[in-house]
Amino acid sequence: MGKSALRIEKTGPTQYDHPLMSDTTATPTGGRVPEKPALEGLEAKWSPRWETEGVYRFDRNSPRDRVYAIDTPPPTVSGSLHVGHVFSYTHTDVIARYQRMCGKAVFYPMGWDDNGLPTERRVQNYYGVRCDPSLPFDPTFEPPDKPGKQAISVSRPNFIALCERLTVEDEKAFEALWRQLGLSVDWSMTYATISRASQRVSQQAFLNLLRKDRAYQLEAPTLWDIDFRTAVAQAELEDREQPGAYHKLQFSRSEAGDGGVIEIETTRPELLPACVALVAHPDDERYQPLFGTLVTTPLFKAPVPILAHPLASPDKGTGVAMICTFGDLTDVIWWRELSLPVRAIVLPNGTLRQVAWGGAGWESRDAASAQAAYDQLASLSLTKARARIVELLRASSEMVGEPRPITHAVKFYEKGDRPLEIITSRQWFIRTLPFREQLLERGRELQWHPPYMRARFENWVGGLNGDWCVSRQRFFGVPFPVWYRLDANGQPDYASPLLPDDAQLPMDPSTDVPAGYTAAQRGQANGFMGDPDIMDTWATSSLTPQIVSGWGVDPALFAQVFPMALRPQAHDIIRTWLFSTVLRAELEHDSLPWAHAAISGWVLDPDRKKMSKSKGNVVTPAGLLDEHGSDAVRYWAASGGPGVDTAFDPAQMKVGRRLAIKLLNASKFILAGDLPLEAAPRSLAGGQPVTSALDRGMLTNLAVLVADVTGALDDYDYAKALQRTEAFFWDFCDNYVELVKARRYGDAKVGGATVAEGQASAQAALRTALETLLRLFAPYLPFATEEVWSWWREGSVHHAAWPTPADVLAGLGGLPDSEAQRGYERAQTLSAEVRRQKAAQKVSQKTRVTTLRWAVPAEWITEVRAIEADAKGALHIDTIELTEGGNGEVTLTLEPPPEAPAGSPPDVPGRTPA
RNA sequence: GGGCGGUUAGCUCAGUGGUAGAGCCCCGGUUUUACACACCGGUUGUCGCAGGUUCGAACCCUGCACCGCCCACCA
Repeated sequence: MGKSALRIEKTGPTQYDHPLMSDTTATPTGGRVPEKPALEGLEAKWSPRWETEGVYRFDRNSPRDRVYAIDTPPPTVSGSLHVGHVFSYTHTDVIARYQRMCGKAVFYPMGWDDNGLPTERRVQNYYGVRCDPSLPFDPTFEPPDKPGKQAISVSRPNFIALCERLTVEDEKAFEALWRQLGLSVDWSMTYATISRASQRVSQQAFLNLLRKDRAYQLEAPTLWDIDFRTAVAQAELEDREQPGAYHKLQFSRSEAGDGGVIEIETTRPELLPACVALVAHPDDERYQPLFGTLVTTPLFKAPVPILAHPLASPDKGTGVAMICTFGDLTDVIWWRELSLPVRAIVLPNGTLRQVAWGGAGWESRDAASAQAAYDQLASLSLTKARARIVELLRASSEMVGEPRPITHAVKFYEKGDRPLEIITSRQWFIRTLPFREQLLERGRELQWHPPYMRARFENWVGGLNGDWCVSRQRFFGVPFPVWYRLDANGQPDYASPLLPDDAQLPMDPSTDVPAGYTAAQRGQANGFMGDPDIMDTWATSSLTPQIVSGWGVDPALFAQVFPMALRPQAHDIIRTWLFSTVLRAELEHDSLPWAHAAISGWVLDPDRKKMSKSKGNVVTPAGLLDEHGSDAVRYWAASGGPGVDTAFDPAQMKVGRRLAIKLLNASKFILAGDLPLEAAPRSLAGGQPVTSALDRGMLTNLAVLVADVTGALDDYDYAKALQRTEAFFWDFCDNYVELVKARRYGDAKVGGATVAEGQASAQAALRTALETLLRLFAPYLPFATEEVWSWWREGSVHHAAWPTPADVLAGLGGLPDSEAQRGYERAQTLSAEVRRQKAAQKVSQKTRVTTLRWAVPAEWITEVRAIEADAKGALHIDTIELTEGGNGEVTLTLEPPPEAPAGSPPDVPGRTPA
């Protein structure tokens, strides 16, 4: 990656003040390195400064090929963020920070999903209100301080005002938490999915689809939540295990007239009045003779045919199923493919409607008794109707035995509390089925991290069984920008809706008036009416790339950032958000919305279950950040690799905290001291040569690390990059720093050519390493690294250039030194052996070694000589006697302790395997 | 029923053909002038099972088991 090109484009004081390449003068360190560095307070110190100095501002002048645009997930503003959010948003932030340091103009907005049911529900509970669209707007309405026992009914405009009031408060709290976590978001670019800008994009995109016949409306059986009283989409279903019971019912073989019966089993006896046919498998020999004949339903005596269809399973129940309109999705398929009539009995509120038996569509061989039975069910809820009809069936002896309890999977709306019903209603759909192949192709173009997540997308696309139902019978959302003419009888003409001009958007058909009409004609015969529905929240969320890119209002921005670079999200919403976003970009722009998708795993609780919201609320993210520090929590989050479900683990946060503290302390050591600053290089590239083998070996290792870590991050493997950097850093502290200490202090016994030269080499290497490590850690530990950076550098580490191996090797003449690398390794081996022998002898590590005999292979000699002085200084060795030809055995002669009892052996042999 | 992951030390996890690793935990030691939120040393394994390929397999192939997730079915 060409860093030097970036400098040419530098536009402001905070950009690329890269000491590796610029002539920035190191700031004198005197007094700026704290006596006792601490993590406490770093978040409060740096978050506001980053904001004031615009460190994360997007550069609108950047050319497109230098832009890295992130399509951030807008969290649902329905109360509180949980640990899972902290986890996945940290992943994105690490990538954003890395890209920024690589010289990219990072486009990193933050959105809030305040559109939709969760907000409605929260507003209802928070203020104790309920929306009643029939009420007029009350400009003086104020909610009570505390919600009362009885919900207050308010108009739709009043309700929406409350939604907006509450979400503004929630969004403030969310932003504060994100700032504390250190997300490098450009906070001048926030958006909300209910904002006018989002509504405009959403309505514009819808109208475009409508004009291209990629959206349509249809009266059709639709998945319906009776509590929310709205249609829901296939993507929003989930299965839940529910108790149920098989009821065995007897249908009489009326045409045969032999008094015979056919038995079926059903878990939904209350739908018996809606039965329109029985069905069995075409190959089922038991029923083949009966196909096409009529049977009579229990209680209602309706004549219904027995039909054949391959979806019927001979081995389920009695092999015959009752088809009702509609009990489940299979009923819908049978109804459609067998061209059956509709007998709808369930109202949108989940009660049974009134029916006149004997009338058209409600044929009965005994209308009077059918009516008598049905009247006992009408207006009951489904649950009550089930209990009642069981009593009736029992009384008429048309149920065999007692209901047999079972547990079975039932479809629920994912946010719902009662099973979904299927109700026929007029809904808007976006065509998806015709585009399945194209979508699969886009899925193959998209770069998935980790790659195997693509399978979930393909699985979902392959399993689609209908177009996308996007209309919802709710209040708080984006309205369909459509009116309908009313005919002379006041009936709407759905076939040719009235559309607004694009310039009118966003609009609300319940208050805006179509061209050529007056407000007074609303709802009047020969007048007009607005479409009463709103769009599914995903119908707007699927356009986040267009919303943030200024589609339709800011062509320059759109060209600069769309298609975007990255969609980060969790794997559970591949079928919803990722899928729908790819679909909308395909339908609108014939392109992918982004080049990469980075899929995060879940946070699991210690039982390996998905961390639930209730648990997330017990462990509040803010509390976590306060307790462990943001860098520590980020460390834990970043250690969960792409796509990997990760245990919630405070122990890992403690490890991260130790790492951040260690970084502060190691930095203090490297930067402090009474060395004149002139002894240190002003910048790495122009710095003094690194001459000592130990230093050269360490820096060569560091250059290898930089290449390794950069490769991992380019591959979105932030977890591996962190792990490698961390391992290097601890080794650097425990081995290199310990070995180099004496020389750096200017101990005359361990000088190289001269004491000053050895000292300068150490100082140059230490600072090069520190500078490099700070940059490598900056995406993960933004607070600690920024703090240290500020002790000795100008500007923000978060705009420092990502290091390259060449940067690190500048003091080595730009070339790796493999002999020095081996020397460094010998020094570590020797160090470990001396420590081990001292520990085994239970003497202090400070105990002087008067003589150390080291038998080394011939080829080691040069390497070992080069680090001999450093080893002597660090390990308290007076004399090292090298003998050639051994396998690396080390023999120590220890100085006897002053108070040692007479006769204790001074000579301690030891061995080291070569 | 289909698909995708996973199975390595007590725990959390690295490790894609060449002598099984890290951190945490545990045990012992050290207050050494960056850090006791530290350091040093030590203990710890049928790499889920069974076959196969290979000079050599935690790793590649086949089958199986178990765990998790996604999808489908749910009369």
